[in-house]
Amino acid sequence: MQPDTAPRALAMSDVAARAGVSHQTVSRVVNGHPNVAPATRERVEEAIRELGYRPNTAARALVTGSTRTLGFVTVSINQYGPAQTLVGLEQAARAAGYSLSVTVLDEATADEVRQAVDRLVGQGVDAVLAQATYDAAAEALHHVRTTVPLVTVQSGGAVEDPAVGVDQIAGARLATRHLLDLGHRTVHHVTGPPDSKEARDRVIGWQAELREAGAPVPQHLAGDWTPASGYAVGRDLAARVRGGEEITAVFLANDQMALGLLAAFHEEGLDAPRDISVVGFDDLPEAPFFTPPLTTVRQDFAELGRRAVETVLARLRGQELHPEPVPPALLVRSSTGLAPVRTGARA
Amino acid sequence: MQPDTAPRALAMSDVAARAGVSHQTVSRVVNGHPNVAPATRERVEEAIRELGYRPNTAARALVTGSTRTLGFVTVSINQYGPAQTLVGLEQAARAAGYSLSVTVLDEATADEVRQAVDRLVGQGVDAVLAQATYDAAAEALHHVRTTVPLVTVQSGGAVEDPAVGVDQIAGARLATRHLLDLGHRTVHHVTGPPDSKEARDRVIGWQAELREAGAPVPQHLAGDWTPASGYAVGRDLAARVRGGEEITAVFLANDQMALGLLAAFHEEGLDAPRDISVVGFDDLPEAPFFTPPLTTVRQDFAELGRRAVETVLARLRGQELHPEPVPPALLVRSSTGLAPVRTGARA
DNA sequence: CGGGCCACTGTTAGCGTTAACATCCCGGCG
DNA sequence: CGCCGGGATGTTAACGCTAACAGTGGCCCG
Repeated sequence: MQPDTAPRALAMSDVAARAGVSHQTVSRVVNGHPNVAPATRERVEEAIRELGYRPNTAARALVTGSTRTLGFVTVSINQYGPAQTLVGLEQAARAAGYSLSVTVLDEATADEVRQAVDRLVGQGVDAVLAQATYDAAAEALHHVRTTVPLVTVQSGGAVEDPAVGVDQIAGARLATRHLLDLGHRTVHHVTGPPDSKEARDRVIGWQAELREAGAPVPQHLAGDWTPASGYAVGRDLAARVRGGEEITAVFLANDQMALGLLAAFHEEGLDAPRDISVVGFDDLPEAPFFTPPLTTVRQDFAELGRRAVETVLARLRGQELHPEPVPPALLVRSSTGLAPVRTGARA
Repeated sequence: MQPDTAPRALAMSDVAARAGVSHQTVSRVVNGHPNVAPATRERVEEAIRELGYRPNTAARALVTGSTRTLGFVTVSINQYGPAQTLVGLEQAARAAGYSLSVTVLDEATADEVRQAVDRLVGQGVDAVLAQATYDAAAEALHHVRTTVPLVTVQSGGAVEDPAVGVDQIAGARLATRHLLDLGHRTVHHVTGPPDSKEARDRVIGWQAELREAGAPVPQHLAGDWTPASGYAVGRDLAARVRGGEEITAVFLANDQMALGLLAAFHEEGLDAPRDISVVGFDDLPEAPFFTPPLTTVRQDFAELGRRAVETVLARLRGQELHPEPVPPALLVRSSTGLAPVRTGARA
């Protein structure tokens, strides 16, 4: 019977012994330093392979001061956008040799944000990426004093802060122009929650495009990202249409609200694109299967992740990078069509 | 001018010096050991507060051998289920004082899974949780020999393995029985991809319920989770209905496919619940806003996360836990209704 | 032919923490 | 009144790694 002692994970010294070199030489091989004789390197690598050795990250982190881990704090990952941001980020981080430690906030309050960043820093991440779509969170972020770089993803805020995001304004302009090009006299807009920077940017883009086209700027309609709010606005709008108002085009700040609005209109016997043209934002995987397939604006999350990681790694090297916003793209499907011929409607 | 040396993060010894004790006493306070005089403890705690000291996790991990980090490998986080699983997991892990290191697979191949687990282990996680809905991934998982506990979340597989999941079979039975109770003679089923254990379980539950009710078991219809596949099946089915076949109830393995099917039927002038009753699975946030609002089955992801973390922590303590599957719940909305009166249809 | 440089390798000293052991002092009890 | 036990604290030694420095040859060049 073997004493069966705890099989203490192997260390560099074990590899060193096996290869007949010092542990430092093993370290050099592991870290790809030059000035190791090819024969030695080969011998060490073989020993590593045979033993199945893997360097201990804790020990390495202790001496180098870097864990090669990025922290990510996010909200409402059950929304498509934030979830995709996570995916894009993780891939980019992995490609850069970093791993991602994720924290998802229960609520987007200043306090929670602070705590989350704190926890991450305490945990030893090299930098933190934060997705703070809501003002309270974004605000909190600006007051966080960390020992590590912090970059903000997909959430505007104070200009001095390093932030990377998709160009929401451009996206909204794209959507609005598309509708205008189709001959609609103006475009109505259903917003996201007012405390969301992204939502406000979409409002800005929509207004700007309208003004430049010399089109009237109707009162925006308040939504909150949920299909329910889209539905509510939809009922309202449908009633107004029935009352004879000329409302022919709606741009909604996300696809989910578009879904709700479509449902409400449908209930009233009003359908897109015949009676109304509808554009969403996000390009949900479901969007092509709405009734009708939804014209929408797509954000490139993989690219977003790449730029975010790039920016944060630059800061780690002491450089200050201010990446351009990622351009979005318009996807035309069947929920938009030519404006109906004006009939001078009056019920 | 101060030399302005790198401000080396403070260590226990700094706190110790300030409080006039040894660093070991600080360690004892930090770790809540007994046998520290209240007065001393107070003094140390104050020093910690004043200095803003935080223990270095790398050093701690080095000596204790535990990073208090759980690894999570997942696929397709852009699907609602997996995304919610992540959320549930993170919250449960956090509540238990662990942080979550996430990896999202680009593809669910055996190789990728192995690599991901490997990466996580190499990174020093205390245990890994894996969400392997697809067989290739699940299969790979069973052959992974790790030095750390591995528990599988929301993915069946070999029985001997510790796994935690929602009871898919029960969920499918719930959906099927609901339709049967409504008077439908039988229920058709649109499946998920055949290499998904969850999808197969839903088929099993559906068949079982049908058989027990003495209802005919129609050929299942192949889908792949996407709205597109639901749409395709929907077109087929609608044609068959138009051809006079008695098809009045469909249970789909997820909500997205239900959306597609609903769209296809609608195109054919067939609407739920009048012409057809439809049940989905997942309860997407959008589901209440489908046309019509979708009856579906909800899984409790928070509970799932809790049990998964519980199980993995138990294994860390050397216990073997085999948690019960989490029970799902049926949500009745408006896409289901009483079976139409039989008319002996023949176009 | 000798000095010096360079490529290669080894030795030593931490990094900040916890564990194990040593020490001190006080009070209770024989 | 001295000894013993135990609570409170300090001291020392790892944990596994990298960085800095110290050797050791061989080769080139003067």
